[in-house]
Amino acid sequence: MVKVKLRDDIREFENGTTAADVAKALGMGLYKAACAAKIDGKLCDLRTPIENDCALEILTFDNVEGKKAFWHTSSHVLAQAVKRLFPKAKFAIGPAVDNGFYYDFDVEKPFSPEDLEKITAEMKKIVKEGFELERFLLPPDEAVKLLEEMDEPYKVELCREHSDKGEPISFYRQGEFTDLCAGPHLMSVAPIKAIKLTACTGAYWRGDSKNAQLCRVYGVSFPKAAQLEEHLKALEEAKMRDHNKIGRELEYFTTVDYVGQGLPVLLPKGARVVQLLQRWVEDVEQAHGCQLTKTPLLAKRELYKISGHWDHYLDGMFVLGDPDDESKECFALRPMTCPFQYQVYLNRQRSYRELPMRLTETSTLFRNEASGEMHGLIRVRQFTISEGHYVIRPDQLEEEFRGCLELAKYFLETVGLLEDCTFRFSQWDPANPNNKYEGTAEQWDHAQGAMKRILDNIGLDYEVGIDEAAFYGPKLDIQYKNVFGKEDTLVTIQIDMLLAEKFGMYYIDSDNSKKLPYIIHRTSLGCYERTLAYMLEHFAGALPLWLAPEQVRVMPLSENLSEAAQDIEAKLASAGLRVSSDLRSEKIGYKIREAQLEKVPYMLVIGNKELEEGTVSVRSRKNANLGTMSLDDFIAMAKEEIETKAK
RNA sequence: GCUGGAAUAACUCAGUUGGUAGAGUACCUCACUCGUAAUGAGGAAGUCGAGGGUUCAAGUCCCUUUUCCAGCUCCA
Repeated sequence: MVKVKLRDDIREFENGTTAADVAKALGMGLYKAACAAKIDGKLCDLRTPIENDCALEILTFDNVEGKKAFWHTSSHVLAQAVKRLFPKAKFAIGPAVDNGFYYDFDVEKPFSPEDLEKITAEMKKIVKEGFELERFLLPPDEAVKLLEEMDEPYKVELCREHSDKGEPISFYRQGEFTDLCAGPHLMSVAPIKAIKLTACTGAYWRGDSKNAQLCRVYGVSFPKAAQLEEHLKALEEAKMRDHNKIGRELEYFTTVDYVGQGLPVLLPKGARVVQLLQRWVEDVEQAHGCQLTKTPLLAKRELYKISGHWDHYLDGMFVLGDPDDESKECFALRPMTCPFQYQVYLNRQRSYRELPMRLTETSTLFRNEASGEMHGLIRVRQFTISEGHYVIRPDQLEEEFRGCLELAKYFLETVGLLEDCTFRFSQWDPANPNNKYEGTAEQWDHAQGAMKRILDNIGLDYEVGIDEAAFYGPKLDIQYKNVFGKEDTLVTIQIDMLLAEKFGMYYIDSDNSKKLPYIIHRTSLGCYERTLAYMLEHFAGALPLWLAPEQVRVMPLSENLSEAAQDIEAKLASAGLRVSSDLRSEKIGYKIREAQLEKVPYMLVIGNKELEEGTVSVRSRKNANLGTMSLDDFIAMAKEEIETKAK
């Protein structure tokens, strides 16, 4: 007998009892809902026999790992359906992901939307057939042999790698379908009641664009139809917050065919928000001891050669002239600010007393991104960032790094984005096949070791990103997800122990010796276009009052109150508020509806009553009629909200 | 760059087997002078993304191209 510690008590079972049997003993409801199990904290299959005393947890669809087992089994059902309908398809991988599952297939022609419908129907049929999943193990050589017989070249490749370890290889079988797989999986395909195949896209084998491109089918599934409906509804609602949709509808930006890809045109509202953000950031940075610079937007090829960007990123630069003709001048628009700002430091010889030198610039950059990369305001070819380079003595590294992080967190918190940010410690990969990184292993160990110590001292919760570093040093990247769940970098703080030497950036230390400084490359609010995009998504277009392009709209009830309205508008404007009047001969309900849809924070309704009383009737966009108050009281209230940067 | 989807009035979208281009909203004009999310009537508005081709005839079929969307890859 073995003692099994469950959530509420400890029970005894026959040695060799499976996790599924335990679930059944606890109740058929739990057994039916069970997706996977955890034995002593280790995720495993429900089929796993229990041979020692242990703690057991039964995972259902409500649990993240249980859900993934459910979706992973769904991906096997997808593969089985594809095999039935397209027998020639070769199989790559089919895992569960955060919001469903996918499977990669090598097929002659990618699936059409009609194909996906047929596949969905076949999947539903398979679920009805209700196959049990059966797990079996084979020694590595037999596993390879089986996969070769099945004529699955991608699986053979995967299996060969695993077989180096000499451990038995695990397979799952359901009906006529067998797949190489580590699991865990459901006991049967029957619980997969609601299925939706959401997309069919291209994906490279092993994530490498040099490899063959496969056909990836994405899907999502649930135990109940209602859950699927709810999920699809939530996706629709997320799309309603998509900055690419509301940013255009609310006239923050637009794109124009003949201007070009990745070159959004900021309309007055978007331009105003960016201006407000920039002024604020520049002022706060100044208060933090930063010195503002203003450097050229382009430079000769020679500058980029010193920095290394010419060798590493020529393809990503907009070059003016023939890059290969050394006999003629050749310029390039700047893709970063580093070597420009270094010239400020290099203007004369520097003393250790001058460090840290915190240089910042509201810097417009140009990057010739590949044509398929552009996305709304998030990924563009011309953008403006609050870029800083701190030239520091080595002993100042930790304090300055902390300062950069605190500053970035302050900015992100104030604009409402910090709570959804995650932190990534981006490190180099010595095995990077493209020879991306400069410097020696010792230098990298030194820089990464320093960053790790600092991050651990701060107690920051971060994940590690291997092969995500800059070519000159490790980064702390602050990441943010858009409404579709796609993650991008919002802010980055980088430690660079390499570039100072390339540019001959020395300082004279207290002992009169010439020394190389460290450099921190950092953004404080990142790219303004991207920040605006995320704010539009976060606030669903209703930016906080202090950033709202139009803060107040005055609405007279009838045309004969136009003058009074304009009078109020003038008073609000002179109080520093961004205000307009709606003087059209429309009903008040109509004007309000329009202002609500445009997310105008405050609407002031002016009628004869208010005119007589000398008041205004205040309505906020949060659908609240705040009643009447004096204009001065309203101005005081609005100013308070603006000054505190209330969200 | 790759895979798939899309582009028709300012916007959101219909448009059948190829046969004279449609609706709602917005816009303009007029009437109404209005109390917290849509007043009524009338009017104007489209080289059907662009360029080729097939055809007596192309929004519709074929090719090329641009832009937009989702994903992959990339992101100094």
